[in-house]
Amino acid sequence: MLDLKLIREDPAWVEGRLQSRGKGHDLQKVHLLEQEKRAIQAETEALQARRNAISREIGHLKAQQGDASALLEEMQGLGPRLKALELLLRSKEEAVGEVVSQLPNLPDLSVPMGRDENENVELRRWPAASEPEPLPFPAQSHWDIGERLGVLDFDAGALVAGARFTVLRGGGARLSRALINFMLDLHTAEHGYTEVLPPFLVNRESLFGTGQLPKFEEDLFAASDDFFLIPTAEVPVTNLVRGQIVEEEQLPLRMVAWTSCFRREAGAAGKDTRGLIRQHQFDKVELVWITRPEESEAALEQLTRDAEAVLKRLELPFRTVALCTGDLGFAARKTYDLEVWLPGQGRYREISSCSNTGDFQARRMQARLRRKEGKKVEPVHTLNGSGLAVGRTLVAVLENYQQADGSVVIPDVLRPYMGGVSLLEPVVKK
RNA sequence: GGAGAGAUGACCGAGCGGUUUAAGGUGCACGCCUGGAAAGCGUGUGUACUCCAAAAGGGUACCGAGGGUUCGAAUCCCUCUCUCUCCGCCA
Repeated sequence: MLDLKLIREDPAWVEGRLQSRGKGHDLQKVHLLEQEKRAIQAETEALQARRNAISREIGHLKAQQGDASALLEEMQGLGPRLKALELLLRSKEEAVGEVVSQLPNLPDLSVPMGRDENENVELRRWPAASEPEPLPFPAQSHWDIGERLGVLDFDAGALVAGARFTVLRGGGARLSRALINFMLDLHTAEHGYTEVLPPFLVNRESLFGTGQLPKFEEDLFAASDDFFLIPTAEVPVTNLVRGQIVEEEQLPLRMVAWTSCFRREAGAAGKDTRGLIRQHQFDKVELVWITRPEESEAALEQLTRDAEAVLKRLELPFRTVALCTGDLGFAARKTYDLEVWLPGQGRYREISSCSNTGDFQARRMQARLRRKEGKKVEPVHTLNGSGLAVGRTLVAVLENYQQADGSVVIPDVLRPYMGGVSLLEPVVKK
């Protein structure tokens, strides 16, 4: 949620920042609605003040057996007028809220200008600045590798659930679990995060807080009773501070959570239909920071490095990209994507997205901090990033560690989590 | 799922239709007292929106949430949510 005061005080600047996302937003409407709202508010509150004064006076008179009929008569006239005004005020408040809650976050000034993902800016590559060496044999896609190994069963996923669901079997299921445990251990033991295991179903308030609602309901799976399956652990974990006032010295909060994630992928028909890249259900290890405003910029750099560390330990080539203004997500002020190299596709694919949302989510959630000096409260800043998307990491391992004979070597750091298994071998078809 | 009891400020807790500002306590902050501290005494102590050029200072709303009754609701009525106790069921 954008700061209404900021919109009021410097609409041109806000409009310009919104414009940089590629879509214009008319703040005139907000301005007008807000003005109307405040006029009605002033009138309503004056009337409420009068009502309160009269009520008090009636109380006095009754206590002294006095005659309150004149006051009661004034109240008769006041009542309906006040009721109508209160109703009108609320509808205006809702109208303002509705418009403002649809506005995306303002891009940070350091975000490169651009229309779409083609204008994102590559910042760095690992392990070298050049494209990774091609494999010394024709690279297979992970779906071919996985099926030959008997670890990815797309037919079974379609059978028990439908399109975009997959069953992991044997070493594949084990590898997924190994990745989750490896990531959680790395972030907790070496990067200082606290592990959280949140609900996978959340309420509307939480989804509003992080910005998925009201605009993106069609991307979510709804369960009954107004619960939604989480599209990312960012939702339940960030919302842990919703409605809270956190003491300044308790910040930053740094949390890591493994969850399954569920997405409709409504707008992605025909995209990535094969393989594990785009599923309705996938696992992800998510990093969340709650910070003081002045430290969120540095926090985004650190969070991104923490995510990069996973790829480095797994020895998977990747690059780090700064999203341009036109490619930013709704809630993001600034975003770095990590893209892993996939030999089977011969290109980099997103495996992590690390964002600083500034005070945008905090305003929607009413998550604040109390300053040690001055006792003032102000919105916290929130950040989130994948560390990493587990399904896509599994894809990257299969494709990067594939051998000419169709087997897949297990990365060194995962072997302790694989019960000593160091190689996945093709099953012999009968 | 059934039966019952609850939800009040940072915390505990009173209030159950009006007697201006939610009693009292604890905590916290500041001050007095003290050689220093404790104790004691005094003062202050939430959030959001809004009025005012700003400050100072006002106003309104908020006693789990939403409706209702009433001239007036923390207090009465209805619905919902959550917590606790017992029973049932269950991984």
